[in-house]
Amino acid sequence: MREPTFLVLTALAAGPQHGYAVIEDVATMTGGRVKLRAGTLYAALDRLRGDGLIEVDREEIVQSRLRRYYRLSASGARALASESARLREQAAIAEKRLRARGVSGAVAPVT
Amino acid sequence: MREPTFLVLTALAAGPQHGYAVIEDVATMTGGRVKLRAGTLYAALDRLRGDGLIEVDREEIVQSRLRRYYRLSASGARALASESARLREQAAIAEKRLRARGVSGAVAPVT
DNA sequence: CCAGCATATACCGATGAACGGCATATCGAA
DNA sequence: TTCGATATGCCGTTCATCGGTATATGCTGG
Repeated sequence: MREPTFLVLTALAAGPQHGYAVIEDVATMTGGRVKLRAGTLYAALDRLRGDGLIEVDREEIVQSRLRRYYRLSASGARALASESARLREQAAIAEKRLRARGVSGAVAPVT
Repeated sequence: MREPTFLVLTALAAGPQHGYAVIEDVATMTGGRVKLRAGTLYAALDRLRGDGLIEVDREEIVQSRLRRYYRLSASGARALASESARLREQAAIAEKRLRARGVSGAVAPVT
């Protein structure tokens, strides 16, 4: 699972949202670092729907414009949980090794 | 940065290693989940070298076979640190939202 | 009055990392 | 002698993401 996909699932973990709201949520969540393109978002939404990780919650017409709300499915929640556990574990390993490096000074073994 | 790339940097954070050893380290690190293909590894190594994130540490001839050791550069260590911080933060956000969901039961608002 | 911006969904070509397989080479074990 | 482990390297394919464009409406400013 790539970063944008993970962030889309994270956005929907907060509750049902429509596409455009997901783009804004992800931008806020990442401090403006990740700005999902429309192409990326709707492709990801279609793919995740095909994989059964998200579902269409409801559709609304607001100002004669369609708003399609998506929600995380049960298996989507499981996928997000296992993915974030993986991320957390890998980050922990990397940080542990970096700390060990910093202490021993493995890069420049001058002493 | 994608997962395989991150794992290669994490492997080298433990100290200089040659390509094949990185494959094994990554496999061990991930409990056998990620088995880097030769194509993925050496392409990543070349790319990371081009980006200055890793450097060739030394070359050895063991049993008339070449062994090229790579090490993390200073900028590679910085990149790995910021990347793992990002991973940790995103995992924290996702897990917080999942916990909130579990408690309130946002998926099935039956109650 | 209408040009531009925000909202909102959707399509499409290009890019590039990763995948999977293959080639090459040596050594030890079955 | 064939197979598996070690070890590097190449190459075609796949696929998610990127970036741009199209479509449509409502609001705001010059």
